[in-house]
Amino acid sequence: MLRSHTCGDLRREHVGSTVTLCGWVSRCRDHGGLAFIDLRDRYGITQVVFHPGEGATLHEEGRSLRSEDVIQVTGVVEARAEKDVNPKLPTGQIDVRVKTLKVLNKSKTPPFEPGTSELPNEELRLRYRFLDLRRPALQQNMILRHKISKLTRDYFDSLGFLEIETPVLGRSTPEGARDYLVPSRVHPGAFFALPQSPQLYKQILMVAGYDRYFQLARCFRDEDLRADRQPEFTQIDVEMAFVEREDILSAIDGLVSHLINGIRGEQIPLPLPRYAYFDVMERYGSDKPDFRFGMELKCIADIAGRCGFGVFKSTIESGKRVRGLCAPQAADKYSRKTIDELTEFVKNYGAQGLAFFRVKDGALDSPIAKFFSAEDQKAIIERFDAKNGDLLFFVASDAKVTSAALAALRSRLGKELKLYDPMQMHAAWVLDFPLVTWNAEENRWDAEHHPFCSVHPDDVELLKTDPGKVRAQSYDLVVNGYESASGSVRIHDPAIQQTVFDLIGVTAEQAESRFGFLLDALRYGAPPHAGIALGLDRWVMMFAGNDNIRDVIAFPKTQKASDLMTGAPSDVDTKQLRELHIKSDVK
RNA sequence: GGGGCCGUAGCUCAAUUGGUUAGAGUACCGGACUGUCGAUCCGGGGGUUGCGGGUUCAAGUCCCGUCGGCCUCGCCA
Repeated sequence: MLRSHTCGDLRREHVGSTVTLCGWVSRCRDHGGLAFIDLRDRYGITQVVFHPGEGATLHEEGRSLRSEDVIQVTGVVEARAEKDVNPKLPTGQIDVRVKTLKVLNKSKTPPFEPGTSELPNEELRLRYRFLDLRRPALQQNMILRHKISKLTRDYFDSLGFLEIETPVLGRSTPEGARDYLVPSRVHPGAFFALPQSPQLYKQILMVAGYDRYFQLARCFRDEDLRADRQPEFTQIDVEMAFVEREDILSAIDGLVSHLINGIRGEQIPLPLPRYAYFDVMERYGSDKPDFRFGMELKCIADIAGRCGFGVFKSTIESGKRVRGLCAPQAADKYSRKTIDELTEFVKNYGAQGLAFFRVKDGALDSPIAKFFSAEDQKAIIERFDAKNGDLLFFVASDAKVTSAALAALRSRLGKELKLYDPMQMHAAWVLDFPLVTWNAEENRWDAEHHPFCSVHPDDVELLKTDPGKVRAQSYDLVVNGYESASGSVRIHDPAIQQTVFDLIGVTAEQAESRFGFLLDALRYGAPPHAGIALGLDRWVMMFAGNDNIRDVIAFPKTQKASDLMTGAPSDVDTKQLRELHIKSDVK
């Protein structure tokens, strides 16, 4: 070992002992006589002191150190005088008087300094990821990620689950997200696909008798990125046999409790709250609302239909909806100009406009208030339980647009008005999603979750008569407005499976050619089974109180899915392409 | 594929309506300084304003294109 302690170890009790530390030079304070160096590693920061009394050569060497040099120092732990204690550092009661210094590696002048709080733009951070990862904030995220993985493995292990790895090189199944493809050298013209999730493998593991499976599985989806979405991410993948929905929900309740207790030391009440998809869409306009605050959506179709405001009236007459929300005590915080900005904002979600009313002296105050009778103004105020000083917003459009626009507005206002504690974790289930949704472009039904999701037992009859009303035995775990887990009870009967395929327009031949191996497996004694997958990256992000998934991934990709550090993806030799029987039409 | 924001010294930013030699802090280099912890003080070097066109007497500033980063709609079974 090149060191006796880390830079986070030393305390007053070590005073007098001789220690050896290694680390990176974080900051230098050179007084000509005394020179102070903040020495940093992932455990902390320790101040080391170069004293002129320890010899001119050593002193000069100490003074010549610069940011990010890697050094090894041996010295004596000394107590700081009371006035010199640094309360910001856990090691702030001591420093190390250096007796010998070894520069293990000199650093070039870094493009930015991990030791300062001022952050450069993200492009530079990604290009020099090794420097960015030296920052204590990112190191804490990596440590947090490790802890969550460890707690997860411990939890499932304690319940008798087996972690089983599934292939990364698999078969392309064209449904769902776009696949990342890997060409086969030995099968000219054929491709592997990287898994979007281990879905089919884990169901086959159930058939194979591994009735409690989990895996921290890397997944790949070639779709556009977002702040909370990377093309390559990690799922906590879970599947159980001989179970019902309830067993999955309670198993994951237990995991969530285990994680929150393990990371935050907090106990949460179980079971987690459960909501029906339909209710959540009606009350929040989103299937993944942030439940940490209220500000629920309300419908005013009755009032809108009889008011004098043409836009509202004609919307209701054409069978559409007028819904709104009440922003508490926001009337003075949002000027006409900022409301105009909000109007532009909701237009991104298809809304034509945004009607607003300030609540003032028990009535509505707005350019369009005159179109509403005093009774209707009062009725609106009562419906929202609005108080003087509140600000009401309304969107008139179909169910989809009013939901999307108001959900986005609710989310934005909740953040701007600080209606919740950003560090709070609130987890709740959303149940009974529709099995299928109508795809107007392709003129057919699409699976909402995936094609292997089983049908709610009460709704089997509706499959043939009114597919849009059929509920799936599926469930999402929603945390702080993020879809943090999603799963379902699976179909284990090949006949029902084919019924669902028929519904979503997959012929028996297509099903055989794409998923034949799964369908075949289901014919050889498939137990009833169900499962779920949690987005590990998002969980780490939420525990970190962060809203950027890149900060919890060691080597993330940019929005254009490239790696600025390595330069991936890159050109390859024509020789490689020839071996893979690939011709490119680029260039 | 669409919408928005951004790109000026190594870094973070400034630069009036288009107007003289593009500034500041920090980092870097040199000097002073024995208890600092965002050390302080003095001095110095450092710029193809992302790139390519265009308008103009004159472009960091206006226009077009392009590259890159971020946010977002679509997309993500």
